[in-house]
Amino acid sequence: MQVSSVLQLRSAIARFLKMADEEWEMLVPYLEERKLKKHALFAKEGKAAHDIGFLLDGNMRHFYTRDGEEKTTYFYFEGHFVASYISCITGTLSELTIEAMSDCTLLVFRYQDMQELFRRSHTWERFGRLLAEYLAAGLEERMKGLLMFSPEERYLQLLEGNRQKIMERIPQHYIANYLGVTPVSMSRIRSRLAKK
Amino acid sequence: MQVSSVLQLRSAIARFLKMADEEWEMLVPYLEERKLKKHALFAKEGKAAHDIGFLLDGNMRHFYTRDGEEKTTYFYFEGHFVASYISCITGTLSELTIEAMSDCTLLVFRYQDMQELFRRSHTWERFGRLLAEYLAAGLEERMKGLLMFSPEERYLQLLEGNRQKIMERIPQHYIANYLGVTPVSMSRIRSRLAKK
DNA sequence: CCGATTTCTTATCTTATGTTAACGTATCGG
DNA sequence: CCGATACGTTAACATAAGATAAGAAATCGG
Repeated sequence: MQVSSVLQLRSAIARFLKMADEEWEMLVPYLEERKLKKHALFAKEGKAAHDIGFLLDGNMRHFYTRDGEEKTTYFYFEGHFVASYISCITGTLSELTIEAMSDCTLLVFRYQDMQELFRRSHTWERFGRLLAEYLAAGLEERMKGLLMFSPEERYLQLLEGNRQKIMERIPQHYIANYLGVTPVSMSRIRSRLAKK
Repeated sequence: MQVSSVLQLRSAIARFLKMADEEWEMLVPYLEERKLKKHALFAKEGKAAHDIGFLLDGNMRHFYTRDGEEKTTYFYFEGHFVASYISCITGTLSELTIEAMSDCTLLVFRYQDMQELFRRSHTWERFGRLLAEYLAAGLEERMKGLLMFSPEERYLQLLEGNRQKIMERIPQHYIANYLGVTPVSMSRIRSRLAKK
């Protein structure tokens, strides 16, 4: 496991809260580096999820399935956490599948070990709170977009927003799922906008 | 302030975690009972939100505004927490307005005081984490519904689910907003379903 | 390098939704 | 009690979206 990888994780955590060395070192023994080939799975629908990943390199997507069709609703990029979080925190079976869209490298720890840190350390408990709050704020923003804006507006927001990575690196039919429309419909939106 | 009200809040908190008397009593001095008349506001778009409410009686809604139109996206009932949570945790101005749909009674405390409890008590910090996780799980479920199901399916889920209160007590044009369609469209969905 | 697969666009047809307006009913406030 | 407002349904029209299919272009894998 590379030192620089561990530092990258520490710096991501520091975006939530500063932490003394001894607090930080509580996590280190639990870290494991994992490489996933393109199309390999990090979590699978119907199985309990146990792991939290920190994506060092590559990108991933998560999807639900319905009538055999995959509905991709989120993308993960380097420097961010990857998990079937709801399955971890509720202990229920995952409804999500998380798949590597390219060869990926992650630092992985088990949510169970994280919970142990929550118990032992007020600081880590606080980190858990801040992470969940960050997640909730993101979901709320997303939900607001789905309820308040048309597919065309959501598409434009994706273009203009700080989500450029999504547009650049993700196949369009996945983005269509993300926006809540069919790939065909999204193609029409694009051609409508191109004429303006 | 009634003893029974405070007990009701304690029991709601106990659904997240058990707490010793001395922990619990840290919160009590900060509690204030507040009554809101129908149509009174608990939070207002463009103002920073500071308060967390616990709804003892009545029901409330929250909405965003767009082009002068209100888009109602959530309902609150007795026994649940009410807040422009994102504004509280991020310190940003609220994009939400929260309005009493009937005369309401709440127990209110300031998020700032809650944060003080987070600092002073690992147990309260844990409560904060569990609350945020609960919020995130609910939002994720909601988002999944919006992305995966048609308006008609979402309407049926509302009928069948454990959200009966919404159907019984909320005017239909608010429910239409909640489902992400216009009131006219929801009326059509109802008449289609009635014919089956 | 080449065949197979994936990705994206375009077209056609059907259906659902948004918009606006009209109408009847229910509710609210004085 | 009555007038005003709010609420729900229905209709008519224009627009957008879903489903399906076909074909071109790009990418993948051996």
